[in-house]
Formats: sequence, C-alpha cells, structure tokens
Amino acid sequence: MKFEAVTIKDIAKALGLSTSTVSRALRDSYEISPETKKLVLEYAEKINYHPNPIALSLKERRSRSIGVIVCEIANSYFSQIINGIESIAYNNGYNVIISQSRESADREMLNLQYLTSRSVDGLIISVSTETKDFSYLKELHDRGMPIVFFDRIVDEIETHKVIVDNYKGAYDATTHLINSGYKKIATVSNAPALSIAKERLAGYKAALTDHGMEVDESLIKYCAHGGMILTEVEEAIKELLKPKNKPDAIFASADKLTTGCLRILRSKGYTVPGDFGLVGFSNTDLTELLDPPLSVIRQPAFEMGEVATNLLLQMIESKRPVTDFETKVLTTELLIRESTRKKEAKAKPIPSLLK
Amino acid sequence: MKFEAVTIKDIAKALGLSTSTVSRALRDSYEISPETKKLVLEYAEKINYHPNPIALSLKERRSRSIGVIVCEIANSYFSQIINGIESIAYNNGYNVIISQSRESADREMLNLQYLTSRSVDGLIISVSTETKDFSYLKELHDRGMPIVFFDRIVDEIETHKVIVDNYKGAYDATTHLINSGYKKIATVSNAPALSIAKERLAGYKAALTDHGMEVDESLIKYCAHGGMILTEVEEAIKELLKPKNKPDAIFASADKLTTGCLRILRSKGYTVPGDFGLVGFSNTDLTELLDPPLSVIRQPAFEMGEVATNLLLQMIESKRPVTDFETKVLTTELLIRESTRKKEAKAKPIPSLLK
DNA sequence: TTGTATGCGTTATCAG
DNA sequence: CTGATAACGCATACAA
Repeated sequence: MKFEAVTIKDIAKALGLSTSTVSRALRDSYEISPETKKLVLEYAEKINYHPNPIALSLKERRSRSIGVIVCEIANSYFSQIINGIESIAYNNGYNVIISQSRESADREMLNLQYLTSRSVDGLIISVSTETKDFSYLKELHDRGMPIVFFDRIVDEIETHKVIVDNYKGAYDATTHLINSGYKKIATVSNAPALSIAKERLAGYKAALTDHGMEVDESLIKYCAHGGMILTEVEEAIKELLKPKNKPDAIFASADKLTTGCLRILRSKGYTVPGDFGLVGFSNTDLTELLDPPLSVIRQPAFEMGEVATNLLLQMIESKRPVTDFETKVLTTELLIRESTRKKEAKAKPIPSLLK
Repeated sequence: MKFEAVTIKDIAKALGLSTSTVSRALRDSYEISPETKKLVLEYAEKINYHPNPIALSLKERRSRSIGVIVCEIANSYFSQIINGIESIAYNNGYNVIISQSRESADREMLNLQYLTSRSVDGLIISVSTETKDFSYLKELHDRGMPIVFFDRIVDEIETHKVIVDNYKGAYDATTHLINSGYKKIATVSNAPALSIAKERLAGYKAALTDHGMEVDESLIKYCAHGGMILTEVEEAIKELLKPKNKPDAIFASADKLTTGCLRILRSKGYTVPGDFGLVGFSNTDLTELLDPPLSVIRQPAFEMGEVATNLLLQMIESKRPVTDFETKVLTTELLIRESTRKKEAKAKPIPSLLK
C-alpha cells in the first residue's frame, strides 16, 4: 500500500507511444506533432502526472534545491531571512532545505555533510558563533560548491557575502543612547572572533569617541554563545553591575543578547528603558510589545535573504566559475520606539541608580 | 567547475574491482572476503566517499525524508515542534523538509504538491486556518501517503493525530482569569471551523458556567486568519470595547491572537494584565519579558513534535497498512507569571475602567 | 515525426 | 567470493 506515482512509462503504455515521445511531448519539443503533443498533455493532465524530481536530479546531476544553515529558525531575524530566500528560490524553481546549527559547530558540520550528501546545488550560510575551524567549508568551496555567506561571514573564503552595515548600526544605537542622556554606556557583544561582532564593536567605540566619551574596556563584555545560554548573559551583567564602574546603559550587539539583557535587568528591578538604557540589534517583533517599548536596530532581513539567493542562483547557473565576488552591504535602520519616554528621559537627568 | 562527488565507480576503478563488489563491501555483505572489505572500506574512507542519496532514493523508491507543513516557522510554538520532529527524524536517518503555509490555503496546496513531488515518505501537517477544502489531502491519504496531523487536525481523515488538551487549557486559562477577580470575560478565537478553536471555546464556556457566570455570545469574537492580520484583531477588540457590554478580561485562543490583543489593548492605554486581564495559548517566549509578565497556557511543543514523528515513522516503516489510528492528547500547563500582580488584583476589586 | 539505446549511482539477481 | 547485468524515471543522441 505504498504511495505510487504516475510515470512517463504509464503514459506511454496507455497511449501506445514510446517513453521518449512522451518525454519530448511533455517538454514541448519542436519535433513532436501537435496532435501527439495534445494527446499526451491531456492524458498527463488527466492522470495527474508529475515528473519525478529524484530521477531528474540523478539525470541532471543537480537537485534544484539549495541548503540554508542558520543557527536558529525560531529567531525572527533568521525566519525573515528564510522567507526572503524562499521567495526568490521558489520563483526560480528551487527548493529550500533549512537546517539549524543551534550555535553548535558540531551540528553545523553535520548539517553541512547532510546537505552536501543530499546534493544541494548551493549553500547559503550564517556560521555559528562557536565555529572556529572553517576547513570543511573551505574544502567544499574549493571543490566547486557555490556558497553565499550572510550575516556571519567567513573572511577567509572568497565568495559572495551579504551583510548589513554593522558599523553604522552600532554607531546609531550607541548615539541614540548618548542622546537619550545616558552617561556610561557598556556593550554586551558576541564572540569576538565573529566579523559582525568586530564591526559592531568598532561602531560602538567610534560613537563614544565622536561624542567625547572615553572607551572603557571593562565595559565591554563578550558572550561566546551569542546569548543562547542565558547564564553567560547573566554573568556579563553581573560583572558590569559591580560597584566600581557601573554603566547606566547597554548596547547589545545581537538579538538574543538584547532580550537576555532585558530579562536580567528587569529581574533585578530596573525599568528598561528608563532607569537603564538598552538598545540592540534585535529584530524580535515582540520587543515592540514591551511597555515602554525598546528601540532597536532593524536589519533588512527579508531583503537580505533575497539578495543572498539571487547571488547564489547566479553562481549556480553560470557555466564558468564566478570570479568577481562582492560583499553586499545593506543598510540598517534605528527604530525608535520609546519616543514618549525618551523625552522624559532627556528632560530629567538620569538618576544614578544601580544601588 | 561543478561540485563532483566520489562514486562507487571511482572506487571500483581505482581498486580494479567491479562496482557490485564495492557496493557489497561497503554494505558489509557476508559474501565478500575480509581483505577486499578492508581494502574498499579504507579507500572509501580515504577519498571521503558518501553514497548518493538521490540514486538511493530512485532505487529504493523512498526518499528518507519527511515533509512538515506549518503556518509559520517564526512562531516559536511551531519552531519548537519542528525541533522535536527533527530530533526524532535525524535519529532515524530521516531528513526533514519544512515549508510554511503562512495561513494561506493556496500556499498550503502548493507546498503539498511540492513535497509530494519531491517524494517525501510522509507528511506531518498543521493545516492553515484558511483551509476549508481537504480533498487534496484526502486523496493523498487515500493513495497511501502516511500523514500525521498535529495541532490543527482534520477530523474527516482517518489517521494519527497529535493534539494538546485544548479543552483543559482553555478551561484553566478562563478559570485563572476568574480567580484573578475579573468579572466579564470575553474570548478572541480562531476561525470557528478549526477543531482547536471549537475545543478551546468549549473549555472557555465550561469554565464560565462552572463558576456561575453566564456565556454571552456577544463576548465571543472570531479572527479568520488567526491573528496573522493585525486589523482583524483590532476589529474584534473594537467591537468588544463598545460601551454596552464591555469585558474586563480576554481569553485569547492562539499565539498571534494573544500578542495581537496585548498590542492593541496597550496601545489603547490599558495596563495588561492589571486593568485588563489577558491569558492565552501563547508559547512566545517573550511574553515573559513583559512587565508585568503574562500568564499563558504552555503547550508541550517539543514533545508534540517527537510524538508525531514517532507515529509517522511507524506508519512509513510498517509493511502493511496501519489501521489502528489513534489521537494522542498531550497535556497543557498554565504558566502563572504575573503572581505578584495577581495578588494585588485579587486584593483590590477590579475597577470598572474602560472609560 | 517517432522509436531505440544509453547513462545518471546504486543495489539485487543471476552467473561464474 | 566476485563480476556482469538489469532496473529505478527521465532526457537525449542517434537511428529510422
């Protein structure tokens, strides 16, 4: 009682034709008579024929599917990107296979092996925070697998990359905190090896110095797992809140870090934003549910997925190797959400709280 | 410069053996000498051989992959379920292909066709709120495709189903609102055709009558798109807040409805929960970020994915047709999060607000 | 215009 | 123990 599909053979037998004639008729070949074509097409329609994509893959040595690896689909930033990827992929007849690394280098490797063994035609990937060894990816790339990196890119591999303007985003976020009256701004960052972390840190530092504030290394904390583990954020905050050098605001450089900071600060009794400033790279839709809502750096996620996919399909479908790789930089946007409260914050000097 | 994989042929040629010998050696057949086996295995390892799953699929007429259709992967409830599905699937050597219907019957149909044409061995699906015509699914099922429904099930199709105890969840949520002192409890529900909507509505009504409150049909609002479109929630709330019969609390019967109600109520100046009660079926992790946080009905999502997948794999791998279908009911849990505020709410009578 | 034969990578069947 | 061959579904070069 297995699910049996209709094949080209069934049509050929039923119509007294050869399989090749049927195949050609279905592909609308010029060498088939209109009558035969009509006959075949109508019968195919009637019995609901669909070509077996597995056989096609085997024949054409391509699967018309692309692999996507992200750390976490539950993250709305990534799911928006996936939506962008899917929209372009589907329009071009490609399937999308999604897999999650959950910020683990091991799982990333497994997924990678799985996808390549499934013969995906190309790969769109945002590497996990934990990954330090890119040799497998490099080998894949050297062997001709089209790859596009996005968000968390790998500098060592020469291929297309799509990122947002991390420097500008961090700069804007920090400036917003400064303009809101906060005086001592810390940052909670991703693993320092990540390119995005570096750039965001640079933007943060630049904003401080441009506004005549000094960069204090003790106010810079790293979370190796990007906030996936809440305790690492807790640890970072705990250190920041030590009496000797307390900040009154934080720039959080990633989604999970922003929500992590928020949770911990609120659990400690702070009103955020208000007593304590917080702006971050967070696309979690729900930050707007907060009362007062949180300002965030919005990343053009959907568009990012689209751009990455267009580049990948271009690589896949070009006959000769692509050489002119480029790094597309999309622009972030500061979404100011706590406008009414911000004015208050500006009006009254921020009290030195953190008792 | 395409990505070329190593095949059994390459090994055969390199070792001066036939492809069948190599194939048998790799599968550890008893009829191959230990020396040959060792030779083949070592060489395969060395050149990093992996069987081509596409060729295997063609041969075995199965793809070792299962299709999953949900309305939205960004919804953390569904992404948790997907994690549960993946964990079981991967452990059994199955791949998972995820697709989103985005609450559109059209997209659901397209995904369904796509997945079946990709020869998935089985399907795990939560139908979209919009779907009213289940004939395609029914046909698929009749033709032998193993299907497991979860969350939003289709009563007409005889197969395994996995749901949570919607009745109990709704009953608990409503009771919680009653115990918190709210006097007039409305509900914002999914499309009434959905089985989950019916059951949750029944739980809501039962809780009211069990506590000596009367069911007022004008306090029951439906959102056809399950809150995907914010305006429909807005419309529902607007009607509820009409002067003549205002409620002071809402039981929201789905994730997007809960967050939708929250957003709209807060934008209208209500403190929620507090002035206005709100409990819903919401697994959005971030509801705990709210201040005060929101009590929610937690659904055992991960476990649900596991159970569904186990049932599906059992169907796929059983040689004869499965007949003893069952509907597994998992238990929900009321997560009380606004405990401190709840006491206040209990202590002081809820003022008749809604001015 | 249509049919026949071949190959994509693998395994099963049959023959040595 | 090992090798040759057919088959899975399809497209296509080559024949007719």
